[in-house]
Amino acid sequence: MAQTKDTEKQILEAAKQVFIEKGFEAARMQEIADKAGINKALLHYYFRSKEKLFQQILNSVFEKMLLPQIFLLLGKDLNFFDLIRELVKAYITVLNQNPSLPWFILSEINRDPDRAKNVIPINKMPIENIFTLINIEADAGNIKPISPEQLFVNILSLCLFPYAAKPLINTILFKDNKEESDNFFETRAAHISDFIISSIKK
Amino acid sequence: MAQTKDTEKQILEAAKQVFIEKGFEAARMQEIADKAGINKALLHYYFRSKEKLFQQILNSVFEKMLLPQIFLLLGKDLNFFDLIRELVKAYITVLNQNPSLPWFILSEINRDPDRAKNVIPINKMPIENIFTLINIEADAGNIKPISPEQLFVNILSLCLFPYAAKPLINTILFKDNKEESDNFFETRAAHISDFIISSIKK
DNA sequence: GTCTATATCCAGATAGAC
DNA sequence: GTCTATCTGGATATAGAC
Repeated sequence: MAQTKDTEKQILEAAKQVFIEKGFEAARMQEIADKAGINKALLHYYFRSKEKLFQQILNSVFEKMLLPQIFLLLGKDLNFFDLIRELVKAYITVLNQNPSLPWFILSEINRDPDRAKNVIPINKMPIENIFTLINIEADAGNIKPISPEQLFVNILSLCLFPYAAKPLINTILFKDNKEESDNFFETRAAHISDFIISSIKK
Repeated sequence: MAQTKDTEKQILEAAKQVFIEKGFEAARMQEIADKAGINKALLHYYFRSKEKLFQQILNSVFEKMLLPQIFLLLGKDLNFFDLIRELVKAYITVLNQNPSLPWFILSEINRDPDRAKNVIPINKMPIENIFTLINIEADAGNIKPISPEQLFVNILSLCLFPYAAKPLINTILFKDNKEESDNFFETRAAHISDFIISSIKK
């Protein structure tokens, strides 16, 4: 019964969950099939191989994660500090909904850097715009002089790392107390913004 | 020819390299055997299973990474800002020598949190001491009031994340230009210290 | 302790009926 | 398009000779 589109969707959704949670190596086609409510053979019918299926997931995740509302925000003509606030808030919101994304991305980049590189939509990323913006602010004397690359990496680090290390943080810092952990991650966005701005403000 | 100790050492060294580079799932006993200059059977003779061998590696890595010279530094009676500088410098030095460590740790923590937790020497970590120290500084008015947990995670994030994301950073930021990348990572320690201190200083 | 050869297991992939 | 049954390859693990 030709419900192609529907089955395909279910497979992609299931695959996304499993791949993100387990990573490529540990992910099992059987588990994906189970989660999609079909059998293994059908996975291969639709996507030929585990590798091909994975590529699709990787692709969509990169597009979604690395190009969040950045463009939207850049177009809004906010002042620099508000831009940082909004950017961080947007990121953390997505991450609170998908806490295992950072680990997945890091994981796959390290597993096969070349493949990942081909998938990254570098050309679509407004990196240069952001760097220019930072330099303008510094030249105008609105912020302390700072390397745009370092600042950029700092922001990414502060946003992404805690999620990639979530199990570790929960254990070491909060002795697996859920309430304390939730509170930490809920207040994280505001904290990061303050931390960054406080550092670069003149 | 009973060279037990020597063979064991070579296996552990080889296993460490392979596990850290590939992670548990992707690591191959064959590769470990090759690197140790022996054959697969001998691996099992010494460690019974891949799992058991891995545990040993995980254990030693955690001990080494999570308890760097922290104690040494805490005992030195430095002022707070210098303590941060020294701590960051110590960390980054280790990381520049073992750039794939952060990814390995994160990776295994996410793969099997419970197992990793058992391996983490939580009780040995001077977390409480550090938190107390931060609170004292804040109360004394030497730094701005700040959540010790957030500050602690910030420092870890700024130090560890760039290494876990190294291939990504090299591609996106430096278009795989080695010189620029090296320069970035060499100046990282100093930058991080400045960034943190600048943020918490009154 | 160390090796070669082999057993066992398991996951990805295919064949072929419906 | 979907299924069951099967093949195949590769990786861990063991047996047994030296």
